[in-house]
Amino acid sequence: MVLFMKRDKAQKQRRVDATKSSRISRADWIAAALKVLAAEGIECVRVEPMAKRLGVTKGSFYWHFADRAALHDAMLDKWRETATRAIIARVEETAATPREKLRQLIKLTTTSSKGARLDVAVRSWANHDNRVANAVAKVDRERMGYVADLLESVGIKQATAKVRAQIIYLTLIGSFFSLRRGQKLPKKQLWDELERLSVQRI
Amino acid sequence: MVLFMKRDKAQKQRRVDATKSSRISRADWIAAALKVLAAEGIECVRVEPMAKRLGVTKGSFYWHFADRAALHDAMLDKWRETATRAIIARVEETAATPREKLRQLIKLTTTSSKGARLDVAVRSWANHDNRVANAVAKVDRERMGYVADLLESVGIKQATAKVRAQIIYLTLIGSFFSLRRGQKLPKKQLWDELERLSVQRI
DNA sequence: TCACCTCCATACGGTTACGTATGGTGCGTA
DNA sequence: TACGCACCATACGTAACCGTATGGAGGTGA
Repeated sequence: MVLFMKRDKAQKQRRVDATKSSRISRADWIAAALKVLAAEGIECVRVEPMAKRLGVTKGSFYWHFADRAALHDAMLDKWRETATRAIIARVEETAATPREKLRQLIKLTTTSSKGARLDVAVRSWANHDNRVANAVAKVDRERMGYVADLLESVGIKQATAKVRAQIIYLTLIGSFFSLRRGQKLPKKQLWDELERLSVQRI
Repeated sequence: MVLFMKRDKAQKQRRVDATKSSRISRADWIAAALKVLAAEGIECVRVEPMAKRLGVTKGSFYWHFADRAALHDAMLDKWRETATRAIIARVEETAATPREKLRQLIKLTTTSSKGARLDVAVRSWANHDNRVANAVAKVDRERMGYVADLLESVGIKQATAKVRAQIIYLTLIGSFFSLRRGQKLPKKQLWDELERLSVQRI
């Protein structure tokens, strides 16, 4: 009797969450895990609670993954291959001149809090996992390199561009960890000034 | 027999860690908790493991604190009252001119990884606790205000000083989450350029 | 149709931690 | 010296979660 109730609830849940089939793929698990990571941190990426959310049991999880560490690895891979590429692609297709690209990059990064929240969560995660720290370092190098390229296109010489790209990028990261409340006005002034300082030739 | 073994081990441990008495004060618990926070994150601030480290049992903890949340509150209070004050006091007593103070502030913040690690841990903690987020916001305002004052003393007009203080401060915070490995050389160039840009009058 | 393969449910043992209840120890004080 | 208080040890019940073992449902190809 009790068992039947449980089955019913689980199946109903499944039909709600999974649109097509009641089966859940490995990619579904990774996507759900990244959502939890962004919203609640790596500590909340737990097998049994996530299974409950997805309307399955952990039997599903341990079919797709060896253990929790395997999920973590997959999450990290997924983040690393999308974190840089996605943002840069969007910038490249919506802006023409380097100056516009720079502005567009900042706009995209500071407005969409979705990617920012994931970025923040991954960085917090990196504090206690060296593999994650290495992945973050790699992504940071890629992004800063892109910003440096933009600055060079504006006419800043290479060494200066590299350093200023660091300033821009680190300010961006810092803002993720500091200005996350309803502060609209100071932000605009901040990014304007940062851009003004960065593109000038001393 | 087994009980006697346990007692012996506990007492020996106590004599190692606590120099004077085998008793542990409320302040000792808070200090130890902040160390764990800085080193391993808020998730590792757990009663029983910490009791083991301190050479006591959790009976001690629940004498000094109502529960885990009470410890968290005390930790936050301690951090908030020392995070800003300590650094500013050291800057004020070791540097004379505003320009030197600015340089000294950056030097102190970027070299001593002790305070930086705690800062990072608190910020990660703030992602999932609004009370912590508010405390961080308050500390950030204080610190940015101090930097803005320094810039004004150099001759930057108020509005500009405020924005540039944000840039300096956020770059600092960003560096905590990005450049935490053996990167000595680029750092110096970074801070030099940041200072150069900040003190100029456009 | 039947055997098979994929994917999941269920049940189980083990670990870790929380918070409480209660008794014990040593020190100051009358 | 005896009492009381501050502080801690021990034991207990509960909860959450990990990973494993095993069986079952549903689709697929021979």
